[in-house]
Amino acid sequence: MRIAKTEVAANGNEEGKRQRGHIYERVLSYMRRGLMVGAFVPGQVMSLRKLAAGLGTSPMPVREVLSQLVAANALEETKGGSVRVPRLSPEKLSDIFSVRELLEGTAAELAAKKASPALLNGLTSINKQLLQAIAKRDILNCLSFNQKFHFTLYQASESETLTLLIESLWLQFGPTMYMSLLIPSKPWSASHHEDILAGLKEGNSTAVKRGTIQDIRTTCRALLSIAGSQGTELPFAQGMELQFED
Amino acid sequence: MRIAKTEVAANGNEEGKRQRGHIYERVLSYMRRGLMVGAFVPGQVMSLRKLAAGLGTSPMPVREVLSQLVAANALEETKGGSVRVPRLSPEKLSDIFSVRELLEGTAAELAAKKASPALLNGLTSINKQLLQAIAKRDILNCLSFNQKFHFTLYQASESETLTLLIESLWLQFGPTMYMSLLIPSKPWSASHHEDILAGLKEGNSTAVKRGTIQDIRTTCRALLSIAGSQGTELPFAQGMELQFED
DNA sequence: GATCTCATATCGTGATCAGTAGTAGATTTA
DNA sequence: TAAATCTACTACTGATCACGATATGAGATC
Repeated sequence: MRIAKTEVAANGNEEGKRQRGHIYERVLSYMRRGLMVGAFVPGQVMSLRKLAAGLGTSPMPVREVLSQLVAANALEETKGGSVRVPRLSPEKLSDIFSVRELLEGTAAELAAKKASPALLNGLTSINKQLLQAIAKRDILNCLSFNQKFHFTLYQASESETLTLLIESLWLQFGPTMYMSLLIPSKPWSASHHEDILAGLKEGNSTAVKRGTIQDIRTTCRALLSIAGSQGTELPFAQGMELQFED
Repeated sequence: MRIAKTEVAANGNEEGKRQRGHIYERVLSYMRRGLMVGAFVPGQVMSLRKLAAGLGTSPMPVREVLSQLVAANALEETKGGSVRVPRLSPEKLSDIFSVRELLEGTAAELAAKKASPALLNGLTSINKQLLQAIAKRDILNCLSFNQKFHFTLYQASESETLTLLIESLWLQFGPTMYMSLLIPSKPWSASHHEDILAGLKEGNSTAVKRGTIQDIRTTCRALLSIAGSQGTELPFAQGMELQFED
């Protein structure tokens, strides 16, 4: 059995450990990245064999990866047994984001209590890159740096359990998050990140927690306003296609 | 891909849905139950093929199940690629139980706010059965009813996300929990369950939360005292054997 | 023209097979 | 006698195969 490192925070650095399950690792990394980056859109049905063909391997490693992503609620199964990216209902979205506030608020607070100058510098740097990405309307880098900002903070909490659970949540709303950034009427900002940085600088862990929760709440509202306006589904369900579809 | 319902709370009722992945379901159910019920002890290495042979199937379905359990941190891989039940260090145990307090405390509080008479009756009944099991020193039923008590409460929170995350935590400390009950010097009580029931009756959600956290904390102390006394490992590591080992 | 039915293509599941790496035990040597 | 090395076994990984179920499309019928 190979390690199924939940490296949501990794932006593509799946280097190293190319010993045993390298095909498995490659497929998992590809799928994770695809989910976080919008290659797979909510509602899209994926075929085991086509995915395998597109990745140039046999269906076997793909089977295991998909199976795990289903178990992690990052994908769901259709009646026939194929998998598809879930379309999150507003209720489910609210539920997930409520738990996000709980977990990430706590992780941020813990991190603030253990904060080091290095952490503050790192986060400041990441946030600068994030702001540049926003200015350029570079969706992929927005997502990537935002993710990096949050998880760098959370990892400073030194609670592996907390971080892993948070990662599993991000995997669930990742595709929906991407879709929301496609809506031009909803400009994206990282305003609460400034609050977090300020709180860290002052050593005010409560402020860091509050800033984190506000950031999550803002994101949640953005996603809900989109989901709500279209009924229970998100738009663009049929817009993009998987690169190796048919 | 088949549903990998994280039914920790299920005590064996894997009936229904016998359509497609019935072998897979059976293996998953067996493994889950085995982890929760002490059939697999921390540190024990398990062979894919022997498990398959013991279950009377090919290694294929077992492979997927083990792969998922590794991904869920319920099992860990050895250098050779086999899987083994993790030996939780005191630090890891503390980490898990801290998150337990956070998640289960919140779930209990939410549940208390939505409490119905039916819930109170159900929990009272379950607790009665639990007390009987304790009186009889019936470890399996102790675990089973305790689990049922907690998850019945948490499910009343109506937060699916919260409940699923809690289940994933229980799966991690399940085997260690079982080992702790084998220590005769540590008698088990469900005293805090009374506090929870009292809080529910009064509609005092804060008391319910507090009782839940106390219950978790008590369990954590019991586990830690055992883990600590033996260094970083738990006793009984080689005591019990898997029924189909060799 | 719409709907129902049937045939075919496709998909997932589980079994088997070839390939490779790791481990343990035995043998040989210092 | 002890340590190092070599060999043989056993483990997982990934590919291919066979089977049963499903969905889709065309064709016939109402």
